[in-house]
Order: sequence, then structure tokens, then C-alpha cells
Amino acid sequence: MPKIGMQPIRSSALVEAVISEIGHSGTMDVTVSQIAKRAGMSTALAHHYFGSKNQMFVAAMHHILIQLGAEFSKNLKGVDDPLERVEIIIRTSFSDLNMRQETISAWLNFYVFAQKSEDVRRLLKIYHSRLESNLRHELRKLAPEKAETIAEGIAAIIDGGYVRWVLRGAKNEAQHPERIALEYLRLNLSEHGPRT
Amino acid sequence: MPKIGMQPIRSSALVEAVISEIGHSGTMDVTVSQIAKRAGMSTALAHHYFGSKNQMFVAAMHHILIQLGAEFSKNLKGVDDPLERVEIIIRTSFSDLNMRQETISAWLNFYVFAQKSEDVRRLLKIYHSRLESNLRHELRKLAPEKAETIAEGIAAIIDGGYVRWVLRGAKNEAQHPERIALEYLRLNLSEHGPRT
Amino acid sequence: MPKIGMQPIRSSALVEAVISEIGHSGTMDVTVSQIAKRAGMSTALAHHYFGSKNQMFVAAMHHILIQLGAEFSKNLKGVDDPLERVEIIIRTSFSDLNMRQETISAWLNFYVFAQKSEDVRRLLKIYHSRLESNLRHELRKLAPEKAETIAEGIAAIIDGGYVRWVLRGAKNEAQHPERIALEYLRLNLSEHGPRT
Amino acid sequence: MPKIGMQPIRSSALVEAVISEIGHSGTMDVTVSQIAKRAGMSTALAHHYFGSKNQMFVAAMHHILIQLGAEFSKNLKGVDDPLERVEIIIRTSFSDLNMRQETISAWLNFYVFAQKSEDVRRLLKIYHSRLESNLRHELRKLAPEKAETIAEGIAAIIDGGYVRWVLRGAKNEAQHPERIALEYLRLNLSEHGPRT
DNA sequence: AATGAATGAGCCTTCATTCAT
DNA sequence: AATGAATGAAGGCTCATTCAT
Repeated sequence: MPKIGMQPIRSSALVEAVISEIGHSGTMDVTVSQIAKRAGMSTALAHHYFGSKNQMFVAAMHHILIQLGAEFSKNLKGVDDPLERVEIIIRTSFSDLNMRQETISAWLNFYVFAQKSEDVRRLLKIYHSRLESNLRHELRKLAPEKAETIAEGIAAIIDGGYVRWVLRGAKNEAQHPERIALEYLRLNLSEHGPRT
Repeated sequence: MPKIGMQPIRSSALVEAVISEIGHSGTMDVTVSQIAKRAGMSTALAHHYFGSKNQMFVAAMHHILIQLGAEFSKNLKGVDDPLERVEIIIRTSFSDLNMRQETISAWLNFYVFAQKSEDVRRLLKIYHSRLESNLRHELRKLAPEKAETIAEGIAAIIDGGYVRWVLRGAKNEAQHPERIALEYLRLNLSEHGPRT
Repeated sequence: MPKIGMQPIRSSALVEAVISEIGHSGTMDVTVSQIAKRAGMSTALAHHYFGSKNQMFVAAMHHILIQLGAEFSKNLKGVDDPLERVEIIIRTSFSDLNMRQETISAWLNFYVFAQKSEDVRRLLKIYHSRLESNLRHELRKLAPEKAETIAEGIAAIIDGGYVRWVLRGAKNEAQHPERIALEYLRLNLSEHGPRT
Repeated sequence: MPKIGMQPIRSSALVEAVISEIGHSGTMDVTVSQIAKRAGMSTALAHHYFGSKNQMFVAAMHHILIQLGAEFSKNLKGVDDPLERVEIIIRTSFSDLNMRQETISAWLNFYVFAQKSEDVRRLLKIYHSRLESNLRHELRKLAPEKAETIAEGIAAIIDGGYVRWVLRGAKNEAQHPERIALEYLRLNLSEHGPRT
């Protein structure tokens, strides 16, 4: 009596194990053993489902991006005001979920990994373009001639914020990247056409 | 009397080889073999001078930071105007030398490595505090009540800029982080008290 | 269901290979490769089962002692006469099995190894105390006031006998340590109270 | 101005370093580095004088034997009584100098090494034959028909005594091998022809 | 579906030894 | 006489991956 329908269960257990393990160790130097053990299965089974360690990483990256995308969608749903939408994008980027040391650590590692894995690089690029195109789309309505630049600025502050947040043990609310990004946005817009 | 004074030569050859090798492969998954070969010596000699692979990495990080610090010093020498000094810090951060894919790649990898190596973490922290304290020092003269925030913002744009620059193959001058950072600075200051 | 129950088979194959390899080479400078090859498996598997070369040695020592203990038990079973029991202990110590160059060589090496390995030192001490306590127990019935000394004497002759036997290639029956030990015992007892 | 006549100084420094180092570590797994450092010179110079690590060991063994031989000669000088001579041999074997953990440890290691090195094996054999022939020579005057056996017995107790002494941390004077050996001698002789 | 068993390949590290000076 | 410099060779150990069951 073989169990059926195990595949999705096993897969997501593994994906979460990958993220968790990377987050804890801070590196991608995690063994398939560690991952499999945390996912509660043998290494052989892990390979059975993913074929290779590499693909486990890719799947994990994919998972993070899907999840992040879903979070964006959910928070943006029903909101029409452009400024509000941009602010939501910023706030979501720095949500508690995304600021967890574990997540950022995995994220940072995937940035590095992208330089080796074509697959991950592609995933990241897609994610980046989507984020920026979203930003630009709204910003064009707010500050047409600077939209591109502001979008890139916000994106840079987001990425830089992650990196610095995880590196600096101490958390200083005054230096929370969310504040920085929102302020950056406000400044740009107020210059263009002052908002109250 | 034996052949003498090889140590500094070998050491710096190794350090450069480490950076170069990490830069090329994009990962810290480089073998001591590769490093030693690129530095033109045997792995045994590499170990003789550094004791372990880990310490080669630490030395390389150290080297990058020292070099960066020197570049800052040089460019800032003789400049007194606070605004000018901040702009120089930004421009130096994005100098051609520092924007080389090789350097940034190594840099990014060291960020990750910092989560494993106490030594590297310490080095990074020192560097960060120095950079930020420099920024704050000048910014207090320009915008006292926002100095902290602006400093953090600039630092975030710098780090985010690195990450995104190396990730995105294509270079778009409009999105060059230097422009973003300078504009960010200008905006903040012009709001505070318009400059000529 | 995988091939199962290999562990004990592999373990004992390895243990025997260790003893055999040490016996042949006369040193503990044997590589894991040699051991694994003689045991018919890869070095990786050897490490899988024992974790480290050191533990292979410890396991081998353990094995020798267990085996020796079993031999003693077997030969002593059902024998009640104290003198006979002491003689059996001596004879068993010098049984053909225990006098094999291979075994003694391993034995001698473990003596040396004990100075490095806490584990082996403990094993040896336990074995020694057990042997001596056995000897003393019987000797107290035969020569109460000299039991301790005789026991130590016999033990010394046993250990010295091993060492000299393996060192001296030529075997001279007149100098067989068994004879020496038995004679030593006889002398001590005859002085104390003549036997029939 | 090359220094002249350094050779004997360097040699004996090295020989002592070898013994010392083996004694401290309890193994022959000492590196030429360690030896050379303790002898206050470079490894290159150590090789210059001895050619190879192996020969350093051989020289050290040689040194120990020479020194032991000298001790015997000194103590036996002028003594004519056979019994007294045998007792002196025993007492010298267990002199404080020879019972030092360091010495015994080196000694034990050389026993093992003898199984690999033809040179050391030869040295040991010569030493053994000389010791035994001395013993036999005297014992023939005391107990002609048992001389061989007694000699071997004493020798076994000596070697066994060393081994057990170094193994057992605790020193129990009642179990000091010297006492055992002397008692063994007395017993054998008293049986043959009682002495007062 | 699942896993113990097994291994090839490779990596870091150590070390005896040689050489030029 | 003396040593820093340098390396080839080898060893212990790890790990991703495959396979038989």
C-alpha cells in the first residue's frame, strides 16, 4: 500500500528545511543530510524528489519569491491610490515576515548563488523586473519624469536595508530601512509637487 | 642566508588571488588549490603563510577594507567643505575600482561569510562604523536634526547599489547608484535649507 | 526496504582488518585506506561506521579485550581449585591464539597508543584490574600474605613475555614465558607451604 | 667565519630532543619540526646532520642504549660477587633515571619501532643479548642448571615492569618491579641452595 | 514510497625533505 | 654552518549521489 500524494508534502517540507537550514547556518554550506534530517526524511528521498542539491536550492528560492509575490498581491488588493500602493510595496518589503533574520539570510545567500546558477539568476531577474515595473507604474502617475530613478532608489534602499539589517545585530528603529525608504519617497514627491 | 623577504610578496599574491578567484567564480566555493595556483605557488606554501583557508579569506577581506580606507583618505585629503566631503565619500564608494564586478562579488560574499566568521564580522563592523561616523560627522554640519537618518540612507543606497549593480548584468547609467545617492543627498539638504 | 543489517558485519570486518593490518606492519602507521581495503570496503564506508580512524583503533582494542575475556571465562568455567585457576590464567594468556605475532604486535601498539587515547587507556586499565583482581582472589587462598606481590609478578612476566616474544624472532621453548610464569608461581607457593 | 666543531653539539641536542619529545607526547608521531625546535635549530639543519627522520630515531635509540650500558658498567665496576652483580643489574634497570616516564615511554616506542626498522631491531637485539649474557654468566655460578631460565625470567620482569609502570599512573611501592625481580631471584636461588 | 548501504571524487591540511643563498 | 623558502606526496574526512531492496 504505497502512500499516495506524498510528493507535495515532501517537497514543501524540503523547501522549508532548505530555507530554515540556510537561515540558521547563515551559509549555503549546508549538507543534504542536514536538510533531509530537518525535513524528516532520508537523503535518498530528498534526491528522489529534487534530483540534485542544486534544484533544492532553486526550489527554495522559487518558494520565497512566490510567497513574497503573494504577500504583495494580498496587501495591494483593492488599493487604487498610487502613492498608497507604493507605500504598501515598501511596507510589505519590510514586513516582519520578510525582516526575519532567517529569511534575509537565505535571501542574501541566494543573491550570491545567483552568480553561479542560471536558474536562480533568472528567478531573481523576473522578481526584480516585476517589483520595479510595479513601482514605476505607480510612480509615473506621481512624478512622471523621475519615475525610473525613484523606483531604482527605492529598490536600492530595500536591498541595502536588508543587507545592513541582518549584518547589524542591534536594531535601531530610527534607522529602520522602512522609514528611510518612505522618507526617500516623500522627499522626491514633495519636491516635484508638494503633498501635505 | 636564505632567500629572504618572500613573505610579504607571497601574502599579497595570495590575497589578490583569493579576491580574484572569488570574483571570477562568484562564490566562496573556491579551493585552496585554485587560489594557490593563481598565486603561483603550491597549496602547502599557501598554508604555510596563512595557516588555513579561513585565514586567507580573512586576510583578503582585511585587504579590501584597508585599500578602500586608503582610497577614502586620499580623496578626502585637503577637502574641508562638508557637502563636498560627503559627495566624495559617495563618489569614492562607486569609483570604477570599487564597482568592478570582481570586487563587488567578493564584497557580497564576505557579507555572507560574516555570518560564519567572527573575524570577518568584526572587520565589517569596524568598517561600517567608520564610514557612518564619517558621514554623520559631516552631515551634522549640513542638516543637524536629520544627520543620522541621511547617513543611514546613503549607506543603504551604497550597499543596495553594489548588490543590484552586480546582479544586473546590463549597466544603465540612469540607474547608476552614484546618481541615486547624490540625488538623495541633494533632496534631503535642499528640503532642509536650500543651497545655491 | 534496503539491504539491511550490514552494520555488524562491516564493523567486525573493519575491526579484524585493523588488527590484521597493525599486526602485519608492526605499527599503527596504517592508513584508513589500507584498513578499508583489507576489510573490503571504501574508506568512506569505514568512516560512516566508525566516525574516525581513532575510533576504529578503540573498537579494535575493545574487540581484543572482549575476546580475551571470553577466552578466560571459557577456560575457567567449572574449575574451582585456586591453583588450577591461576595456572589456567597463565596458560590462557600464552595460548597460541594470544601468542600470534599479529595479536601481540597489535597489543604492544595499543600499549603505546594508550598514552595518547583516553579511551584506550581506560580499556586497558579495566582489563588490567580485572586480571589482577582475579589473580589476587585465587592467590589469597594459596599464599595470603604474598598474594599481591605474586599477582603483580605474574602479570609482569606475562606482559614482559609478550614483548620479548614478539621482539625475539627465534622461539626457544626453554624461554617460553609460560614456563617462566608457571615456575615463578610454583616457586612462590612451594616456599610458602610445600605442595604435594 | 663558519663555526667549527658544531656537529657533536648539534647531534646530541637533537638526540636529546628526540627522546624528550617522544617522552612528552608518548608517541613517535612527533614531527621533525617539533624536534628541531626543541633542539633549537631549523628542520633543514636537523636533516643536514642526520639525513632523515628515521636516522634521528635510530641515533636516539643508540644513545639510550649507550647511556644505559655506561650506567651498568659504572655500577658493576669493582664488584665481583655474582649475586651482588645480578642484583646490581636489576637495581640499575630500575634506577630512577631509567624509571622516568619519559625514558620508559621512549623505550616502549622503540620496541614498537623495532618492528619497522632493521637498524633499531639490531640495536635492541645486541642490547638484549648483552644483558642476558651478563645475567647468565653470573647465574651459572649461582644456579648452573637454571641459569638460562632465571635470566629470561628476570629479563621478562624487567620489561614487563617497565610497561606496567608507565601504564599504571599510581605508583605502589609494594608492586615496584625491582622488588618483584629481586624476590624472584632470591626464590630461585634459595630453592637451589639456600643462602643466608 | 522510502531508505540503509555504498562509493568516487575531492578538499583541506600536514609533513618530510630539498634547495638556494 | 645555517635557514627561510618551497613542494610533492599523502592522509583523513566529507559529501552528493546512486542503487538494491
